[in-house]
Amino acid sequence: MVAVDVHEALLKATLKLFAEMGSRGATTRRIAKEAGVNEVTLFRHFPTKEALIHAALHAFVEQTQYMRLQEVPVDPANELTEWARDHHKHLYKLRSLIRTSMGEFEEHPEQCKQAMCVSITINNELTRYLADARARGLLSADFEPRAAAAMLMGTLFADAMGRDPMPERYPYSMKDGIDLYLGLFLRAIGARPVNL
Amino acid sequence: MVAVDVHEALLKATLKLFAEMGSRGATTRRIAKEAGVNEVTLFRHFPTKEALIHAALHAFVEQTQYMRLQEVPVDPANELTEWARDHHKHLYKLRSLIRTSMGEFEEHPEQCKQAMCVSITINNELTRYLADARARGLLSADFEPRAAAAMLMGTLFADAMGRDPMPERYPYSMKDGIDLYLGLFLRAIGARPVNL
DNA sequence: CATGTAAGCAAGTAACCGCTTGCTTGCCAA
DNA sequence: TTGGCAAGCAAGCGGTTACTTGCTTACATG
Repeated sequence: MVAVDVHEALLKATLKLFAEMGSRGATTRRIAKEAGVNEVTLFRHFPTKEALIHAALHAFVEQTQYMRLQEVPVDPANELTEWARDHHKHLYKLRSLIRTSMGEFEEHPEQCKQAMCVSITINNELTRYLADARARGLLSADFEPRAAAAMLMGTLFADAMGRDPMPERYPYSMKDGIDLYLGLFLRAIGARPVNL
Repeated sequence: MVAVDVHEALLKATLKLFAEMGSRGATTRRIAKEAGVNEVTLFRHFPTKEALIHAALHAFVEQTQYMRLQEVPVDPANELTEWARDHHKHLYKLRSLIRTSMGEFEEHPEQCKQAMCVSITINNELTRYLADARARGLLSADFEPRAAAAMLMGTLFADAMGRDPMPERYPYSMKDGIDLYLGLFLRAIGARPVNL
């Protein structure tokens, strides 16, 4: 095992344990054990636990890739449906990391914002897409793109975060749920419904 | 100070510190100090720290009261707008407690569910209201009440949770935001817009 | 063979954790 | 005045925390 491998193993273990039990629960002993590395080695690679967590979140944000929306909107109903499915899958996969990061906002606001910056980028892109689509006459309703983006992303976000703590609130499958949300959303923004 | 006061002071302090730094950060020493009570007294009232947190969440859920929707829907546009404003205010006030509880779902799922049960009740009531309003012909669109409820509540939830970690995503005021969301939502469910 | 470098290991630091013990203080009712 | 009860206080329990020190092992390059 070469240095870079140990480094990456530490970052990966940190991200996993952080998502599972937050920065207080992700102790240096647990991280080292999870990474299969001596605890002393951890402190040779990172000066403090705080720096390690920061680096782990930074590396994660860097390598994250998400589905892009078309530069030029053509068929909003289909394009948004496909995008929503992908975005929801992304959120659901990262649900524990997102929940933990948000849960630590009071104590570590900058760390929380670091993890959330991806969603700001995505939000901006969706807002731009919706504004474009409306400007091109593909959407007939009068609406604020930023609010519509917040609405769609908020719906998907709440579903992905709440699905396992509150299964009663989400009795339908993810796929069905997203279809139902999009039916409502497309009507709200005045899009022609999906043509099969 | 009589016994019952100490008891309540402990519950209140526990809830506050739990919301601020989670169950790991809310140490018995800190809770006792916040309540203005000796740490030993804490253990005379509650057998374990876990029991104390449980009791604090339980007492909180018990005393929580929220705005009810009309038994019989009459004017969905106005009734839902007023309800949404109140619900958002409620969520925003409790945002740190909600974020922390959700952040600890992986470690303490039952404790998280305990805190979330209020929102299940509210969700059921909104679903019932939407189904009723549609059955009475007040809403013209064809939609699934449960999905529509999830959409409105999810939008308000994401706004209340994300407003301070991600101010870039919510440039408008709460009031304006809710009005914009409701404009979209009412169109989605086929309600007559608000008459001033 | 010599040297530097990255890792392991055992041990120890001071501080904090949940929780307990023993004893004292103050108040309220009989 | 006496008894009981709720609280305070000082101290301590074993365990864990982030982080450090000193020393050893293994390997890769000259």
